[in-house]
Amino acid sequence: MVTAMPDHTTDRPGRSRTGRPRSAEADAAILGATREALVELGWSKLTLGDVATRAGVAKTTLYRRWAGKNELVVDAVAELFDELELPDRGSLAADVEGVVLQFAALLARPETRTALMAVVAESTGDEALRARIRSSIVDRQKRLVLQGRQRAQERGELPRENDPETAARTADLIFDVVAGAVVHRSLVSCEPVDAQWAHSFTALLLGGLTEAART
Amino acid sequence: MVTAMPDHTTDRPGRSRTGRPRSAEADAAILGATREALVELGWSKLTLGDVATRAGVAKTTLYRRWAGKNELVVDAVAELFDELELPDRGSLAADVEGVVLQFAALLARPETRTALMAVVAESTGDEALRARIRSSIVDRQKRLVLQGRQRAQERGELPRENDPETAARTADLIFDVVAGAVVHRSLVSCEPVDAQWAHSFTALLLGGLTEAART
DNA sequence: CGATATACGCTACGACTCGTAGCGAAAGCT
DNA sequence: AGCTTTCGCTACGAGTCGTAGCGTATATCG
Repeated sequence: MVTAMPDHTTDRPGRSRTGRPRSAEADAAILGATREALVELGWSKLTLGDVATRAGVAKTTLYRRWAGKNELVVDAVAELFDELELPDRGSLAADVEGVVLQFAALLARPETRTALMAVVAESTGDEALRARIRSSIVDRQKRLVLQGRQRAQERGELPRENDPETAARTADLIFDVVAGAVVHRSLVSCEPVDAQWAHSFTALLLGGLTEAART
Repeated sequence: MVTAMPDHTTDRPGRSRTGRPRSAEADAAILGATREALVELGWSKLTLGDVATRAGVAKTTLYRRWAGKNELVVDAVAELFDELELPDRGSLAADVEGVVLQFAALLARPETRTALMAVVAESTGDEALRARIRSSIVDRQKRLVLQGRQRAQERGELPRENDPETAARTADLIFDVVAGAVVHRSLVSCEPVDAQWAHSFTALLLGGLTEAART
Protein backbone atom coordinates (compact mmCIF):
# COMPACT_ATOMS: atom_id res chain seq x y z
CA MET A 1 0.00 0.00 0.00
CA VAL A 2 2.63 2.45 -1.06
CA THR A 3 1.69 5.63 -2.83
CA ALA A 4 3.74 6.11 -5.92
CA MET A 5 3.99 9.83 -5.38
CA PRO A 6 4.43 11.47 -2.01
CA ASP A 7 0.96 12.75 -1.23
CA HIS A 8 1.93 15.39 1.26
CA THR A 9 3.42 17.74 -1.21
CA THR A 10 1.33 20.72 -1.97
CA ASP A 11 0.63 21.62 -5.54
CA ARG A 12 3.76 20.99 -7.51
CA PRO A 13 3.72 22.77 -10.85
CA GLY A 14 3.00 20.15 -13.47
CA ARG A 15 5.24 17.51 -11.91
CA SER A 16 8.00 18.74 -14.11
CA ARG A 17 11.00 16.49 -14.53
CA THR A 18 13.56 19.23 -14.69
CA GLY A 19 15.32 21.02 -11.87
CA ARG A 20 16.69 19.84 -8.57
CA PRO A 21 14.54 17.11 -7.01
CA ARG A 22 13.40 17.29 -3.46
CA SER A 23 15.55 15.51 -0.96
CA ALA A 24 14.00 12.25 0.21
CA GLU A 25 16.31 12.24 3.21
CA ALA A 26 14.94 15.59 4.27
CA ASP A 27 11.47 14.11 4.11
CA ALA A 28 12.37 11.26 6.40
CA ALA A 29 14.28 13.55 8.75
CA ILE A 30 11.36 15.96 9.00
CA LEU A 31 8.76 13.30 9.70
CA GLY A 32 10.99 11.68 12.27
CA ALA A 33 11.72 14.99 13.93
CA THR A 34 8.01 15.73 14.01
CA ARG A 35 7.27 12.54 15.90
CA GLU A 36 10.14 13.18 18.25
CA ALA A 37 9.09 16.72 19.01
CA LEU A 38 5.52 15.59 19.47
CA VAL A 39 6.58 13.25 22.24
CA GLU A 40 8.61 15.85 24.08
CA LEU A 41 6.44 18.90 23.65
CA GLY A 42 2.91 17.75 23.00
CA TRP A 43 0.66 19.13 20.32
CA SER A 44 0.12 22.73 21.35
CA LYS A 45 3.74 23.47 22.15
CA LEU A 46 5.01 21.91 18.96
CA THR A 47 6.44 24.59 16.68
CA LEU A 48 7.47 24.16 13.08
CA GLY A 49 10.63 26.09 13.74
CA ASP A 50 11.63 23.54 16.33
CA VAL A 51 10.91 20.67 13.97
CA ALA A 52 13.05 22.29 11.31
CA THR A 53 15.96 22.67 13.70
CA ARG A 54 15.72 19.06 14.85
CA ALA A 55 15.54 17.81 11.28
CA GLY A 56 18.50 19.93 10.25
CA VAL A 57 16.62 21.78 7.55
CA ALA A 58 15.54 25.35 7.10
CA LYS A 59 12.13 26.41 8.32
CA THR A 60 11.24 27.60 4.85
CA THR A 61 11.72 24.09 3.50
CA LEU A 62 8.97 22.90 5.77
CA TYR A 63 6.56 25.51 4.50
CA ARG A 64 7.42 24.67 0.91
CA ARG A 65 6.24 21.10 1.41
CA TRP A 66 3.42 21.23 3.92
CA ALA A 67 0.66 23.75 4.34
CA GLY A 68 0.82 23.75 8.11
CA LYS A 69 1.11 21.85 11.34
CA ASN A 70 -1.94 19.68 10.72
CA GLU A 71 -0.87 18.28 7.40
CA LEU A 72 2.65 17.62 8.60
CA VAL A 73 1.53 15.66 11.64
CA VAL A 74 -0.97 13.61 9.67
CA ASP A 75 1.78 12.44 7.36
CA ALA A 76 4.15 11.86 10.25
CA VAL A 77 1.68 9.61 12.00
CA ALA A 78 0.22 7.87 8.98
CA GLU A 79 3.49 6.01 8.55
CA LEU A 80 3.08 4.38 11.94
CA PHE A 81 -0.30 2.86 11.16
CA ASP A 82 0.99 0.87 8.24
CA GLU A 83 2.73 -1.41 10.68
CA LEU A 84 -0.54 -3.12 11.61
CA GLU A 85 -0.88 -6.62 10.26
CA LEU A 86 -3.30 -9.48 10.68
CA PRO A 87 -1.29 -12.66 11.13
CA ASP A 88 -3.30 -15.85 10.82
CA ARG A 89 -3.57 -17.31 14.30
CA GLY A 90 -5.95 -20.09 13.42
CA SER A 91 -9.24 -18.80 14.76
CA LEU A 92 -11.29 -15.66 14.53
CA ALA A 93 -11.04 -15.04 18.25
CA ALA A 94 -7.28 -15.31 18.19
CA ASP A 95 -7.06 -13.01 15.18
CA VAL A 96 -9.20 -10.37 16.84
CA GLU A 97 -7.24 -10.54 20.07
CA GLY A 98 -4.04 -10.22 18.14
CA VAL A 99 -5.03 -7.14 16.24
CA VAL A 100 -6.47 -5.53 19.35
CA LEU A 101 -3.20 -5.97 21.17
CA GLN A 102 -1.27 -4.68 18.17
CA PHE A 103 -3.43 -1.64 17.94
CA ALA A 104 -3.09 -1.04 21.66
CA ALA A 105 0.67 -1.25 21.42
CA LEU A 106 0.61 1.31 18.66
CA LEU A 107 -1.53 3.65 20.76
CA ALA A 108 0.78 3.15 23.71
CA ARG A 109 3.51 4.99 21.85
CA PRO A 110 3.47 8.60 22.93
CA GLU A 111 3.68 10.09 19.47
CA THR A 112 0.66 8.14 18.30
CA ARG A 113 -1.46 9.00 21.32
CA THR A 114 -0.85 12.70 21.05
CA ALA A 115 -0.94 13.10 17.32
CA LEU A 116 -3.99 11.03 16.52
CA MET A 117 -6.33 12.80 18.89
CA ALA A 118 -4.98 16.26 18.18
CA VAL A 119 -5.36 15.92 14.46
CA VAL A 120 -8.85 14.52 14.75
CA ALA A 121 -9.78 17.41 17.00
CA GLU A 122 -8.43 19.92 14.56
CA SER A 123 -10.23 18.23 11.71
CA THR A 124 -13.68 18.86 13.13
CA GLY A 125 -13.73 22.28 11.52
CA ASP A 126 -11.72 21.46 8.43
CA GLU A 127 -13.26 19.24 5.80
CA ALA A 128 -10.08 18.96 3.74
CA LEU A 129 -8.11 17.79 6.73
CA ARG A 130 -10.81 15.28 7.60
CA ALA A 131 -10.66 13.79 4.14
CA ARG A 132 -6.90 13.60 4.38
CA ILE A 133 -7.09 11.71 7.65
CA ARG A 134 -9.63 9.28 6.31
CA SER A 135 -7.63 8.43 3.24
CA SER A 136 -4.24 8.41 4.93
CA ILE A 137 -5.08 6.63 8.15
CA VAL A 138 -8.59 5.38 8.78
CA ASP A 139 -9.65 3.75 5.54
CA ARG A 140 -6.37 1.94 5.21
CA GLN A 141 -6.99 0.03 8.41
CA LYS A 142 -10.42 -1.20 7.41
CA ARG A 143 -8.61 -3.81 5.38
CA LEU A 144 -7.97 -5.62 8.66
CA VAL A 145 -11.67 -6.10 9.28
CA LEU A 146 -12.39 -7.31 5.76
CA GLN A 147 -9.43 -9.63 5.84
CA GLY A 148 -10.41 -11.09 9.19
CA ARG A 149 -13.97 -11.70 8.10
CA GLN A 150 -12.94 -13.40 4.93
CA ARG A 151 -10.68 -15.74 6.83
CA ALA A 152 -13.40 -16.52 9.33
CA GLN A 153 -15.81 -17.30 6.52
CA GLU A 154 -13.32 -19.62 4.91
CA ARG A 155 -12.94 -21.41 8.22
CA GLY A 156 -16.71 -21.63 8.56
CA GLU A 157 -16.75 -19.51 11.70
CA LEU A 158 -18.97 -16.87 10.15
CA PRO A 159 -21.72 -17.32 7.56
CA ARG A 160 -21.26 -15.79 4.15
CA GLU A 161 -23.18 -12.62 3.53
CA ASN A 162 -25.97 -12.50 1.01
CA ASP A 163 -26.56 -8.77 0.83
CA PRO A 164 -23.38 -6.85 0.03
CA GLU A 165 -24.81 -3.66 1.48
CA THR A 166 -25.50 -5.28 4.83
CA ALA A 167 -22.04 -6.78 4.73
CA ALA A 168 -20.49 -3.36 4.27
CA ARG A 169 -22.51 -1.87 7.10
CA THR A 170 -21.53 -4.68 9.41
CA ALA A 171 -17.87 -4.21 8.57
CA ASP A 172 -18.12 -0.52 9.33
CA LEU A 173 -19.85 -1.26 12.61
CA ILE A 174 -17.17 -3.71 13.67
CA PHE A 175 -14.44 -1.33 12.71
CA ASP A 176 -15.90 1.48 14.79
CA VAL A 177 -16.48 -0.80 17.74
CA VAL A 178 -12.99 -2.26 17.75
CA ALA A 179 -11.05 0.91 17.06
CA GLY A 180 -13.30 3.03 19.23
CA ALA A 181 -13.19 0.73 22.22
CA VAL A 182 -9.43 0.36 22.15
CA VAL A 183 -8.87 4.09 21.72
CA HIS A 184 -11.31 4.95 24.46
CA ARG A 185 -9.92 2.40 26.85
CA SER A 186 -6.33 3.48 26.44
CA LEU A 187 -6.63 7.22 25.83
CA VAL A 188 -9.72 8.31 27.71
CA SER A 189 -10.16 5.81 30.50
CA CYS A 190 -6.37 5.51 30.72
CA GLU A 191 -6.56 1.83 31.60
CA PRO A 192 -4.21 -0.76 30.11
CA VAL A 193 -5.29 -2.85 27.15
CA ASP A 194 -3.79 -6.09 28.41
CA ALA A 195 -4.43 -9.70 27.47
CA GLN A 196 -7.29 -9.97 29.91
CA TRP A 197 -9.13 -6.99 28.54
CA ALA A 198 -8.51 -8.10 24.98
CA HIS A 199 -9.97 -11.48 25.84
CA SER A 200 -13.09 -10.04 27.44
CA PHE A 201 -13.60 -7.63 24.62
CA THR A 202 -13.20 -10.31 21.97
CA ALA A 203 -15.71 -12.51 23.76
CA LEU A 204 -18.18 -9.64 23.81
CA LEU A 205 -17.69 -8.82 20.15
CA LEU A 206 -17.81 -12.35 18.80
CA GLY A 207 -20.70 -13.24 21.05
CA GLY A 208 -22.63 -10.35 19.58
CA LEU A 209 -21.74 -11.37 16.04
CA THR A 210 -22.77 -15.00 16.34
CA GLU A 211 -25.90 -14.00 18.23
CA ALA A 212 -26.79 -11.52 15.51
CA ALA A 213 -26.06 -14.06 12.78
CA ARG A 214 -28.48 -16.46 14.43
CA THR A 215 -31.41 -14.10 13.89
CA MET B 1 -24.61 16.02 40.38
CA VAL B 2 -23.64 19.58 41.22
CA THR B 3 -20.36 20.37 42.83
CA ALA B 4 -20.80 22.56 45.84
CA MET B 5 -17.70 24.57 45.13
CA PRO B 6 -16.48 25.56 41.68
CA ASP B 7 -13.64 23.18 41.04
CA HIS B 8 -11.92 25.11 38.31
CA THR B 9 -10.50 27.77 40.52
CA THR B 10 -6.84 27.50 41.12
CA ASP B 11 -5.55 27.53 44.65
CA ARG B 12 -7.61 30.00 46.56
CA PRO B 13 -5.86 31.00 49.81
CA GLY B 14 -7.75 29.29 52.62
CA ARG B 15 -11.16 29.96 51.09
CA SER B 16 -11.38 33.06 53.22
CA ARG B 17 -14.77 34.66 53.61
CA THR B 18 -13.61 38.22 53.44
CA GLY B 19 -13.08 40.40 50.41
CA ARG B 20 -15.01 40.77 47.21
CA PRO B 21 -16.34 37.44 45.93
CA ARG B 22 -15.81 36.29 42.41
CA SER B 23 -18.57 37.07 40.01
CA ALA B 24 -20.64 34.03 39.15
CA GLU B 25 -21.98 35.81 36.10
CA ALA B 26 -18.47 36.26 34.82
CA ASP B 27 -17.96 32.54 35.21
CA ALA B 28 -20.97 31.70 33.12
CA ALA B 29 -20.11 34.32 30.52
CA ILE B 30 -16.56 33.03 30.19
CA LEU B 31 -17.55 29.39 29.82
CA GLY B 32 -20.21 30.28 27.30
CA ALA B 33 -17.83 32.47 25.35
CA THR B 34 -15.31 29.65 25.36
CA ARG B 35 -17.76 27.25 23.76
CA GLU B 36 -18.79 29.87 21.25
CA ALA B 37 -15.25 30.70 20.26
CA LEU B 38 -14.43 27.02 20.02
CA VAL B 39 -17.12 26.54 17.42
CA GLU B 40 -16.02 29.46 15.30
CA LEU B 41 -12.27 29.17 15.56
CA GLY B 42 -11.42 25.60 16.46
CA TRP B 43 -8.95 24.57 19.09
CA SER B 44 -5.64 25.83 17.79
CA LYS B 45 -6.88 29.27 16.80
CA LEU B 46 -8.72 29.82 20.05
CA THR B 47 -7.02 32.57 22.03
CA LEU B 48 -7.74 33.52 25.61
CA GLY B 49 -7.73 37.16 24.67
CA ASP B 50 -10.55 36.52 22.27
CA VAL B 51 -12.54 34.63 24.87
CA ALA B 52 -12.11 37.49 27.31
CA THR B 53 -13.39 40.00 24.78
CA ARG B 54 -16.42 37.89 23.94
CA ALA B 55 -17.23 37.37 27.60
CA GLY B 56 -16.86 41.06 28.34
CA VAL B 57 -14.19 40.57 30.97
CA ALA B 58 -10.54 41.49 31.18
CA LYS B 59 -7.95 39.01 30.00
CA THR B 60 -6.31 39.09 33.39
CA THR B 61 -9.49 37.83 35.00
CA LEU B 62 -9.22 34.70 32.94
CA TYR B 63 -5.68 34.05 34.06
CA ARG B 64 -6.66 34.64 37.67
CA ARG B 65 -9.14 31.76 37.52
CA TRP B 66 -7.72 29.24 35.11
CA ALA B 67 -4.16 28.10 34.61
CA GLY B 68 -4.45 27.95 30.83
CA LYS B 69 -6.40 27.00 27.78
CA ASN B 70 -6.67 23.33 28.68
CA GLU B 71 -8.25 23.80 32.07
CA LEU B 72 -10.66 26.39 30.77
CA VAL B 73 -11.93 24.22 27.96
CA VAL B 74 -12.32 21.19 30.18
CA ASP B 75 -14.62 23.14 32.46
CA ALA B 76 -16.47 24.67 29.55
CA VAL B 77 -17.22 21.26 28.09
CA ALA B 78 -17.84 19.36 31.31
CA GLU B 79 -21.08 21.29 31.74
CA LEU B 80 -22.43 19.84 28.51
CA PHE B 81 -21.99 16.25 29.56
CA ASP B 82 -24.21 16.61 32.58
CA GLU B 83 -27.19 16.75 30.24
CA LEU B 84 -27.01 13.01 29.61
CA GLU B 85 -29.81 11.06 31.25
CA LEU B 86 -31.06 7.49 31.15
CA PRO B 87 -34.84 7.60 30.86
CA ASP B 88 -36.56 4.28 31.52
CA ARG B 89 -37.83 3.04 28.18
CA GLY B 90 -38.98 -0.34 29.38
CA SER B 91 -36.25 -2.62 28.09
CA LEU B 92 -32.50 -2.78 28.19
CA ALA B 93 -32.27 -2.56 24.42
CA ALA B 94 -34.41 0.55 24.32
CA ASP B 95 -32.41 2.13 27.12
CA VAL B 96 -29.12 1.50 25.36
CA GLU B 97 -30.40 2.82 22.07
CA GLY B 98 -31.68 5.90 23.83
CA VAL B 99 -28.43 6.76 25.52
CA VAL B 100 -26.45 6.07 22.36
CA LEU B 101 -28.56 8.53 20.42
CA GLN B 102 -28.31 11.07 23.22
CA PHE B 103 -24.56 10.76 23.30
CA ALA B 104 -24.40 11.05 19.55
CA ALA B 105 -26.50 14.21 19.63
CA LEU B 106 -24.12 15.67 22.18
CA LEU B 107 -21.14 14.83 19.99
CA ALA B 108 -22.87 16.33 16.99
CA ARG B 109 -22.59 19.75 18.58
CA PRO B 110 -19.49 21.46 17.21
CA GLU B 111 -18.17 22.67 20.54
CA THR B 112 -18.26 19.17 21.97
CA ARG B 113 -16.59 17.54 18.99
CA THR B 114 -13.71 19.94 18.94
CA ALA B 115 -13.13 20.36 22.62
CA LEU B 116 -13.32 16.77 23.72
CA MET B 117 -10.72 15.45 21.33
CA ALA B 118 -8.40 18.38 21.68
CA VAL B 119 -8.34 18.21 25.44
CA VAL B 120 -7.78 14.47 25.42
CA ALA B 121 -4.91 14.96 23.00
CA GLU B 122 -3.33 17.58 25.17
CA SER B 123 -3.73 15.41 28.23
CA THR B 124 -1.50 12.63 26.92
CA GLY B 125 1.52 14.45 28.25
CA ASP B 126 -0.06 16.02 31.29
CA GLU B 127 -1.08 13.77 34.16
CA ALA B 128 -2.84 16.54 36.08
CA LEU B 129 -4.99 17.39 33.11
CA ARG B 130 -5.79 13.74 32.56
CA ALA B 131 -7.01 13.40 36.12
CA ARG B 132 -9.10 16.51 35.73
CA ILE B 133 -10.77 15.14 32.63
CA ARG B 134 -11.52 11.84 34.27
CA SER B 135 -13.11 13.38 37.31
CA SER B 136 -14.91 16.16 35.49
CA ILE B 137 -16.19 14.28 32.47
CA VAL B 138 -15.51 10.58 32.11
CA ASP B 139 -16.22 9.11 35.49
CA ARG B 140 -19.43 11.03 35.84
CA GLN B 141 -20.91 9.29 32.83
CA LYS B 142 -20.18 5.80 34.09
CA ARG B 143 -23.25 6.23 36.22
CA LEU B 144 -25.28 5.59 33.09
CA VAL B 145 -23.83 2.11 32.67
CA LEU B 146 -24.35 1.18 36.30
CA GLN B 147 -27.87 2.54 36.26
CA GLY B 148 -28.78 0.70 33.09
CA ARG B 149 -27.44 -2.58 34.36
CA GLN B 150 -29.28 -2.29 37.64
CA ARG B 151 -32.54 -1.69 35.83
CA ALA B 152 -31.94 -4.61 33.52
CA GLN B 153 -31.25 -6.86 36.49
CA GLU B 154 -34.45 -5.75 38.16
CA ARG B 155 -36.33 -6.59 34.99
CA GLY B 156 -34.61 -9.97 34.85
CA GLU B 157 -32.91 -9.19 31.56
CA LEU B 158 -29.46 -9.66 33.01
CA PRO B 159 -28.33 -12.04 35.75
CA ARG B 160 -27.09 -10.59 39.01
CA GLU B 161 -23.36 -10.62 39.45
CA ASN B 162 -21.71 -12.74 42.09
CA ASP B 163 -18.20 -11.36 41.97
CA PRO B 164 -18.10 -7.59 42.46
CA GLU B 165 -14.71 -7.34 40.83
CA THR B 166 -15.91 -9.00 37.65
CA ALA B 167 -18.94 -6.78 37.71
CA ALA B 168 -16.78 -3.68 37.82
CA ARG B 169 -14.61 -4.90 34.98
CA THR B 170 -17.62 -5.65 32.85
CA ALA B 171 -19.04 -2.20 33.49
CA ASP B 172 -15.77 -0.61 32.45
CA LEU B 173 -15.68 -2.74 29.32
CA ILE B 174 -19.20 -1.76 28.35
CA PHE B 175 -18.49 1.87 28.99
CA ASP B 176 -15.42 1.86 26.76
CA VAL B 177 -17.24 -0.03 24.02
CA VAL B 178 -20.26 2.25 23.97
CA ALA B 179 -18.49 5.56 24.33
CA GLY B 180 -15.62 4.52 22.10
CA ALA B 181 -17.79 3.22 19.29
CA VAL B 182 -20.02 6.27 19.22
CA VAL B 183 -17.07 8.66 19.33
CA HIS B 184 -15.21 6.77 16.65
CA ARG B 185 -18.23 6.50 14.40
CA SER B 186 -19.09 10.17 14.56
CA LEU B 187 -15.70 11.83 14.88
CA VAL B 188 -13.28 9.55 13.06
CA SER B 189 -15.35 7.72 10.50
CA CYS B 190 -17.54 10.81 10.14
CA GLU B 191 -20.65 8.72 9.56
CA PRO B 192 -23.99 9.55 11.15
CA VAL B 193 -25.11 7.81 14.31
CA ASP B 194 -28.71 7.37 13.25
CA ALA B 195 -31.46 5.08 14.50
CA GLN B 196 -30.36 2.29 12.21
CA TRP B 197 -26.79 2.31 13.44
CA ALA B 198 -27.89 2.57 17.04
CA HIS B 199 -30.11 -0.46 16.53
CA SER B 200 -27.36 -2.55 14.95
CA PHE B 201 -24.89 -1.53 17.60
CA THR B 202 -27.28 -2.33 20.43
CA ALA B 203 -27.99 -5.74 18.95
CA LEU B 204 -24.27 -6.44 18.78
CA LEU B 205 -23.62 -5.29 22.33
CA LEU B 206 -26.54 -7.05 23.97
CA GLY B 207 -25.96 -10.17 21.94
CA GLY B 208 -22.44 -10.28 23.26
CA LEU B 209 -23.58 -9.72 26.81
CA THR B 210 -26.20 -12.45 26.87
CA GLU B 211 -23.85 -14.80 25.05
CA ALA B 212 -21.14 -14.11 27.59
CA ALA B 213 -23.55 -14.52 30.49
CA ARG B 214 -24.47 -17.95 29.18
CA THR B 215 -20.95 -19.25 29.63
C1' DC C 1 -19.06 53.85 60.00
C1' DG C 2 -14.09 52.86 58.80
C1' DA C 3 -10.57 49.21 58.01
C1' DT C 4 -9.28 45.38 55.60
C1' DA C 5 -9.14 42.08 51.96
C1' DT C 6 -10.07 40.40 47.65
C1' DA C 7 -11.70 40.78 42.74
C1' DC C 8 -11.96 43.54 38.69
C1' DG C 9 -10.78 46.42 34.48
C1' DC C 10 -7.29 48.51 32.11
C1' DT C 11 -2.69 49.31 30.08
C1' DA C 12 1.79 48.08 28.98
C1' DC C 13 5.55 45.00 28.42
C1' DG C 14 9.27 41.42 26.70
C1' DA C 15 9.37 37.02 24.70
C1' DC C 16 7.94 34.02 21.51
C1' DT C 17 5.86 31.98 17.16
C1' DC C 18 3.87 32.64 12.82
C1' DG C 19 4.10 32.61 7.77
C1' DT C 20 6.39 35.11 3.99
C1' DA C 21 9.87 37.44 1.08
C1' DG C 22 14.28 37.87 -0.93
C1' DC C 23 18.80 36.41 -1.88
C1' DG C 24 22.81 33.45 -3.47
C1' DA C 25 24.28 28.77 -3.83
C1' DA C 26 23.57 23.80 -4.77
C1' DA C 27 21.93 19.96 -7.53
C1' DG C 28 19.80 17.73 -10.92
C1' DC C 29 18.22 17.30 -16.26
C1' DT C 30 18.67 18.13 -21.50
C1' DA D 1 27.35 24.44 -21.17
C1' DG D 2 22.25 26.32 -19.81
C1' DC D 3 17.99 25.84 -17.50
C1' DT D 4 15.05 24.78 -13.62
C1' DT D 5 13.93 23.85 -9.11
C1' DT D 6 15.26 23.25 -4.40
C1' DC D 7 17.81 24.61 -0.36
C1' DG D 8 19.75 27.39 3.54
C1' DC D 9 19.89 31.69 5.45
C1' DT D 10 18.32 36.20 7.14
C1' DA D 11 14.97 39.49 8.11
C1' DC D 12 10.41 41.18 8.70
C1' DG D 13 5.46 42.66 10.49
C1' DA D 14 1.76 40.62 12.75
C1' DG D 15 -0.19 38.25 16.35
C1' DT D 16 -0.32 35.79 20.90
C1' DC D 17 1.44 34.70 25.34
C1' DG D 18 1.49 35.29 30.34
C1' DT D 19 2.67 38.82 33.81
C1' DA D 20 3.07 43.20 36.37
C1' DG D 21 1.32 47.38 38.03
C1' DC D 22 -2.23 50.51 39.33
C1' DG D 23 -6.59 52.43 40.55
C1' DT D 24 -11.33 51.13 41.46
C1' DA D 25 -15.26 48.26 43.00
C1' DT D 26 -17.41 45.22 46.38
C1' DA D 27 -17.59 42.22 49.94
C1' DT D 28 -16.82 41.03 55.37
C1' DC D 29 -15.22 42.32 60.03
C1' DG D 30 -14.50 45.30 64.14
